[in-house]
Amino acid sequence: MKIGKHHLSKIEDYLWEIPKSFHKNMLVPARVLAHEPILDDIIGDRSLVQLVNVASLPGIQGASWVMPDVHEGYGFPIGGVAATSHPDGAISPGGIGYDINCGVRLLTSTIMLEEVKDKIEALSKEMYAQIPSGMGKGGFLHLTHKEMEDVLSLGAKWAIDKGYGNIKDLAFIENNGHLPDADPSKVSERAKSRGLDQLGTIGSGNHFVEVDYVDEIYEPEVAEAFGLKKGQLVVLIHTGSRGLGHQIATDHIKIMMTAMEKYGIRVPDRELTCVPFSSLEGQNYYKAMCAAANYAWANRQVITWEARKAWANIFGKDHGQLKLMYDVAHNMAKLETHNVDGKPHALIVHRKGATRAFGPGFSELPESYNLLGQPVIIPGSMGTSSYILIGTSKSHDLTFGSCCHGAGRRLSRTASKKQVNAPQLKEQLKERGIYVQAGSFKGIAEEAPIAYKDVNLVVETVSDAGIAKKVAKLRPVAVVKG
DNA sequence: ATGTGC
Repeated sequence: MKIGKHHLSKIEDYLWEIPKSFHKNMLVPARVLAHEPILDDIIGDRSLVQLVNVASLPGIQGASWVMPDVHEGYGFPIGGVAATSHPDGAISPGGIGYDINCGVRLLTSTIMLEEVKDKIEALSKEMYAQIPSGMGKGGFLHLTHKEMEDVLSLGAKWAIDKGYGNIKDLAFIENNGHLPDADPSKVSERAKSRGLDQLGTIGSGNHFVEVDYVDEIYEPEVAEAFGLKKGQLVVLIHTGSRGLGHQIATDHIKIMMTAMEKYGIRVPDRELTCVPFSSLEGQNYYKAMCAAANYAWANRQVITWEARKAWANIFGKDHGQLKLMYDVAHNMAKLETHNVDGKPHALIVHRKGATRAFGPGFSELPESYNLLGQPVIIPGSMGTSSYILIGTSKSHDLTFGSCCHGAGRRLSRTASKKQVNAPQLKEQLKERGIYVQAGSFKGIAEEAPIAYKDVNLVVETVSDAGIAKKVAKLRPVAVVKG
């Protein structure tokens, strides 16, 4: 199957549809949120074919969606949202991603860039020294088996109980950094052992810890509630559940590949492997997925502690702790209720490279954000802008309360490596006042700005679609990568 | 994304 622009019918400037009639397997239409220039980036890879494949997922409701940062992934596109009927619709690991609960958190500081410009290079080195990074790398923690069980059950709270953070941090994490449905007994010994030494580490690929300054404010009242001021330094942390989550995905994908048949499920691509959520295999995966999510939140919490330590080492303790603004997951399935055909419907919302973007009035949000909406954090590529947005009520009507998660790749890792001279890029960024500390030039080449879509256009799309509003724009000054 | 592949 090949899908071109002519298969897409334009509904709005920012919304395109492939109707259900396009293919007999489709149970719902396929929808693309993107301003026209972005479509050219999207059509080059398999993401639209994958989007159409997802429309055949058993129990899928409403539409198969992709956000403007879409690109191809394992089975499902990255940047996709698929909501299936709870409890008998499908749960599919490919709709969540190998890096379960990959996500981003933002910390705000009390320091203005202008005050400390001459200390940024030292800060970047100190961050790199304090925060372990790189493929397969471990950190300073070496969990016992009992501690692993507790991390998987308790999430971010485990880290805070151990002294890696403040109890007040918890309110500013999606789900308070804890999914109670986690069951460590559904996580293989192999997955657990891969996770023992990796808590508090960022890994490689697009994962990073970055220092940014607030470059622009679009919504002053919201920015104030979020603790954002023009010129202020903030810290962005992007990572997930490391080898543990990857192993959980691998284990359960393998189980589902054989289990699928007994439930009479056929999918157009074996990578869409899935089982009914209510089945034994579905429940086992879901409980293991929740455990991986808890591990990822504990991971971002320990990294926060490391970042705070580096901060204090450079700026002194009188600058206080970096404050957690919010932590959002962008690789996860969540049990949520949304309207389908005008009626509330219990759903399993798969978000893969898509961020929850709830509007105002959700009791789970921190009290100070409750009347406003949920913060949405959109990291750009290395050396470009990142954005802080806020979710809206319209996201519930349109995309099951979801938004994009980043700029989105436009070149494969290999294509990017061919085009980019990494040492030169590192120097160019330094000349622009962006200090990159990376474990490998390969990582820099794969993550070069040219490998990504224009984040401004991506954000413009979701903002014009009305599923999130721009609050602030950030620009990087220091980047730590694997 | 990932001790880059069964």
